[in-house]
Amino acid sequence: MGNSNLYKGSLTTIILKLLEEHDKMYGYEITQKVKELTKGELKITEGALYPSLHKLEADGLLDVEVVKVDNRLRKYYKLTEQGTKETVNKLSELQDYIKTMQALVSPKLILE
Amino acid sequence: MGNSNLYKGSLTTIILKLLEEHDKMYGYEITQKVKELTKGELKITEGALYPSLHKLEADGLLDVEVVKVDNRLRKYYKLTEQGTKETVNKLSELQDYIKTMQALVSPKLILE
DNA sequence: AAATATACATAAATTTCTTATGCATAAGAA
DNA sequence: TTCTTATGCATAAGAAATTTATGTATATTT
Repeated sequence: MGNSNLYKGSLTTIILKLLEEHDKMYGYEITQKVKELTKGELKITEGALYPSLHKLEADGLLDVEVVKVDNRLRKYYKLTEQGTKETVNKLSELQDYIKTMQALVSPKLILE
Repeated sequence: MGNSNLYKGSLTTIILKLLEEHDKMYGYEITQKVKELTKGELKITEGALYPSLHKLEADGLLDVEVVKVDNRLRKYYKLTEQGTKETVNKLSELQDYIKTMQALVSPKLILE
């Protein structure tokens, strides 16, 4: 219990969606937001998050802005134009996948 | 288009669920069943399927029975008692995960 | 003063898949 | 009758996306 596993491939979608909603977030904030929204069911580890953010930035989907708050660094990320487009794609892919899995895994629900 | 990616971690659940429904299946049959049920949206590759079946067998979740049909081998897999229990777990994990993702990704749907 | 929270980062190991390749028989098309 | 497609298994190399472990540093709470 506690930490259910992250299905591999969904982290990117989570990050993009949160940034679509909140416009501007930093890494630690994302981990807390996910914990809050999922009531602790999902915990994003830093070892997964930071490399993922770096990759999204390298791929041109995110812009970064470094800010110093209370003598500590924050790296605020926001969607680029391309990032916004990719978010739409990722979200529809996820919905398709969920539908597909429901068809496989609860066929009675679909067939009745 | 065509082959949407498999979210990593879900293949095991798919296999277990199909075996829960069909009692006894062989590898090739599983690939065809998935193709059929998902209308071609999901294609299980052999490179993923066979190692996965071997692991499930090694973990004691599946039993295997080799049969010769038309001079060709088939390896029929079926759930062990332990496999049946694990199927229930995997399915509820998947449903939880889908709910969690819906909460993250379509929060308006949940909050309204 | 010590523990917890905030904030970033990276490296090694693991899991899980894709892609490529191989072998073999059966059936259908050319 | 030869070539292609379908049936049926398998493994190996490589890639992708994590987990786990570790490190640094400042701020806040106990």
